[in-house]
Amino acid sequence: MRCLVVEDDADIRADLARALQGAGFVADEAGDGETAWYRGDVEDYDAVVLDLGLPRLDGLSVLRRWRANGRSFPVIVLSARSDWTEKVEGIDAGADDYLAKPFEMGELVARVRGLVRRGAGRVSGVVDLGRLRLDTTRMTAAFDGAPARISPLEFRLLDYLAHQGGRPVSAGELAEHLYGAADGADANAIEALVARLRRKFGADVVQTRRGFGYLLATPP
Amino acid sequence: MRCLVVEDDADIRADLARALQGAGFVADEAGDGETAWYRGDVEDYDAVVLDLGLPRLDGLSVLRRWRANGRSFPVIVLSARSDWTEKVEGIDAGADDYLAKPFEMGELVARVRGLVRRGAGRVSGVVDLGRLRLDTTRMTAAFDGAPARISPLEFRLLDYLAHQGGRPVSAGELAEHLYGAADGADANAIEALVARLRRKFGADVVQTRRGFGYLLATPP
DNA sequence: CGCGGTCCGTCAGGCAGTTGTCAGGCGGGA
DNA sequence: TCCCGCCTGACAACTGCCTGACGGACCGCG
Repeated sequence: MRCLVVEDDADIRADLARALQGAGFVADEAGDGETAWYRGDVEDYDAVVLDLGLPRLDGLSVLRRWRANGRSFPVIVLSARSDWTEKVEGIDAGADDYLAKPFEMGELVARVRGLVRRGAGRVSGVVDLGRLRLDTTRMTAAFDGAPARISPLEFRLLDYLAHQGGRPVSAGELAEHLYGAADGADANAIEALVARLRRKFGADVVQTRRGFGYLLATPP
Repeated sequence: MRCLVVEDDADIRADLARALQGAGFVADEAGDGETAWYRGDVEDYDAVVLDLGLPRLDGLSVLRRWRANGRSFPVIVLSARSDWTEKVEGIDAGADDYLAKPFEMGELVARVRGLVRRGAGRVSGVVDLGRLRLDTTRMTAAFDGAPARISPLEFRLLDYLAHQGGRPVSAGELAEHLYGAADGADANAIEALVARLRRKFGADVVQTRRGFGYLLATPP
């Protein structure tokens, strides 16, 4: 899962990013409205945390421009004031959730997770993949009912695929969502990762559509 | 376990904090309603002791705001008067327990412990961890039935993990709950603590999920 | 006051799980 | 048959975690 943190205060921004990374997200950061708008328009995020008080271009305008351009990622709006008029404006502008500062990090993470989950049409944080089962809230996995050893990166790959509802996802897109925006990491790293998953959990966990990408075996 | 003590009288507040610390809690303090509200909104507490007569923002309002923002930690309300109308208001506002001043420190501590316990879905104050058994009321431990020597910090670490229901907890989060609010204390301190526990009670008491955190061996 | 004891944070060294890279192999489609 | 995309085993680097040792802080005791 890749998300964008938009917040002008560098300390708070770093806190937010760290908290989300701790929850298994890849977090990009933006400190002003224009970079935020650009990143959100160019990159492909699974969620955005958006502060309203921003230099150069305020948060609500950023949000409106994204929505006008058809960007549909879930956005959670932060505001310094617990002012309900701002909440209404935020929702009007296309926000999916609203959180007044100050807030607790755990709460924010929980809400972001909830948004991502709902965006994928899921209700619970548990993903069923046949013999394998992921608990995205508790960050645990079970294979045939027994707790399974799974590495953080493997977990995130499966989690991301599970959000794509059977759509084949290219190695490039996977890399983009598993690593940061920065590097065009070798597609082979993804291939190796998939190979390791198949070795652990059977060849069927991840299927290949030659020329299109990877997808999850749909649970029967 | 981390708790917040909200009380305007500095002496009483210090007494409360000391008593709770003696019972193994980490106690943060707040002297007026606004700081209280802020702390409770930003930090992650396992319990709150809340006096009603506060400067700047009265206790009931603080409590209502927390609840309106979805903060669900257990709150025990203190009041100067043994007035039953206040009790009703308190419970209405989302309090979990109510204590009229003057009260016994021991009684308060016992109730707070009870609330934390119930919050974790436990009934008794005894936690069973296989060969190791914790008595959270008396802060004692038994290993294979025999009384065991366990340090306060070790005890609190196990107690906290036991509250997390098998979820892996990162060293950072552990530090946050074992020490006070501010610091991102060295993760190595937690590692050392875990190492000491394993030396005393066997390598299995605490398990490691590389990249995720620590968790307790689930009792069979 | 000095002494031993316990508790616990810090440090440095080391091990092992994780992950990127490489080279070679396999197979489907043109 | 050739090409290209994908698979796989091996390997090396990295990083997270473990551990033993050390010393400071604190406490009870003689």
